[in-house]
Amino acid sequence: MDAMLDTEGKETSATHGAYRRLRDMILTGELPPGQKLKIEQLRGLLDTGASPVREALSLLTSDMLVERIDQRGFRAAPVSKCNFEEILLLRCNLEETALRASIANADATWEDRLVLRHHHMKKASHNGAHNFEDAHKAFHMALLDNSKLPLLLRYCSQLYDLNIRYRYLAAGGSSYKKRDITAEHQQILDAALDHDADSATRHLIDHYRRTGEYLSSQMET
Amino acid sequence: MDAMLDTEGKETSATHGAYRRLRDMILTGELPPGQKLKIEQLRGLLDTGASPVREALSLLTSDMLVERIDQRGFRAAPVSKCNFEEILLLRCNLEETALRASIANADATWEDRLVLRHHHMKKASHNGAHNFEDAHKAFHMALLDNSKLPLLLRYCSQLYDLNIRYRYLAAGGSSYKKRDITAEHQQILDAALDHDADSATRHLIDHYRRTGEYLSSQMET
DNA sequence: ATGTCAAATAATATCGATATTTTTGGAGCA
DNA sequence: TGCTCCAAAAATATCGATATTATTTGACAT
Repeated sequence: MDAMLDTEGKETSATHGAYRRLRDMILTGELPPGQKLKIEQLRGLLDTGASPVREALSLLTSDMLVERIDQRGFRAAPVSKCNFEEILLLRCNLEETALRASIANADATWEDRLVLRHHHMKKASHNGAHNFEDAHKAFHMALLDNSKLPLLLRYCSQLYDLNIRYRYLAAGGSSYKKRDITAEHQQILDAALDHDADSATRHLIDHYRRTGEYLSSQMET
Repeated sequence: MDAMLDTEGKETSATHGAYRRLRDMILTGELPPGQKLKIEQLRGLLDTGASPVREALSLLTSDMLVERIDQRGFRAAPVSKCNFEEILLLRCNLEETALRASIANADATWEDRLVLRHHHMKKASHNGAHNFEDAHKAFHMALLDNSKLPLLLRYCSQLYDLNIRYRYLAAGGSSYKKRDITAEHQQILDAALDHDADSATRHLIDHYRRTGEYLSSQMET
């Protein structure tokens, strides 16, 4: 009755919208680790009711981006070197499993999808930053999603997001040293298109370990 | 003001209580897979307000025990042989990682904890069923929790719960063929106490694969 | 009979307000 | 000065009611 001023219906439910926006703010560090998340404050920020905010925070709790403290409300999940290293370990383990399964199921439509995602990612790397993050994730998930293992993909996606957060925190989001990430991605793609599981996983894991070491070195003890 | 008739304060918040009870009902099959979960109906069952019910359902969504459908409410997550097999696969992978890390960190207090949990489980196996389930999970999680990898433990716990559900569905909860589960547990325990990671993981995975095959054979295509 | 559409019904999503609990800020006392 | 305890303030958790959205029902036309 009141709103609907949006020129385009972009979000279905208020809850989902709040979820997406809060998630974004936590991933980018706009809401820093450990910060108390007061309902009223967020209600103002997102201008919506308390119920959608609460529900969004509940969902984020299960993504491990928000912690619920007894009866004392919510806070953005804290970070630590320990936590970062666990994320890296699990990603290497789970993504290897997923990538091998993906390659085992390889077919032409998957290869097409991969090539497309890779192309879009390259194109986006010339443009805006946030845009690139989305395309980067889409490429990495496309590598894995032919495994047809939804639980595994969900975990990979969650861990990817948790990791992204450390990138933003360590470097304001952009430093993300352009190293030779482009070449690394190309190697992974080529190996995947060749159905060479060993080479693809080796390159993928090297890719993670390398950025992992870089970020780890940036972190205080 | 009204309630607080409970002889003992057993649950802190209404939300948490609703979460636990709904989770239980889904795991045991009291709320069967695919069933529509109407707020009003649950509000009656748990006699609490709509907000705690909604929040509990949100949390269960992220445990993958409940699905949220667009703007059409919630339903108990469906089951399938495929889903079961994925759970089995991931459990074998993740629990091996966790168990090896646990053993690598082995110390006396962990060994004591293990022995205790194992003892309690054996004792509970003579008594009530639901009691045993809790003790069984506690033993299995104790095997893993010395890994000190909280994310990994969380995933293992989630997958354990998803699996328990198939046990209840396949066999009304008790058939759980007493096979030689006791001996299997003993072998795992002994290997862990010996710090023999290879033997422990082999026994653990065999344990899962064996019950997995049994349950798989029980399922319709 | 059958398919379509509109009104009625039911269920969800959201809001505003209240009750409970935690935290804060002193006032009184050792 | 430092500590305990109590009152005031703030924040959370929960409730009841409303608006919104899906589903069903039944009348009408084909």
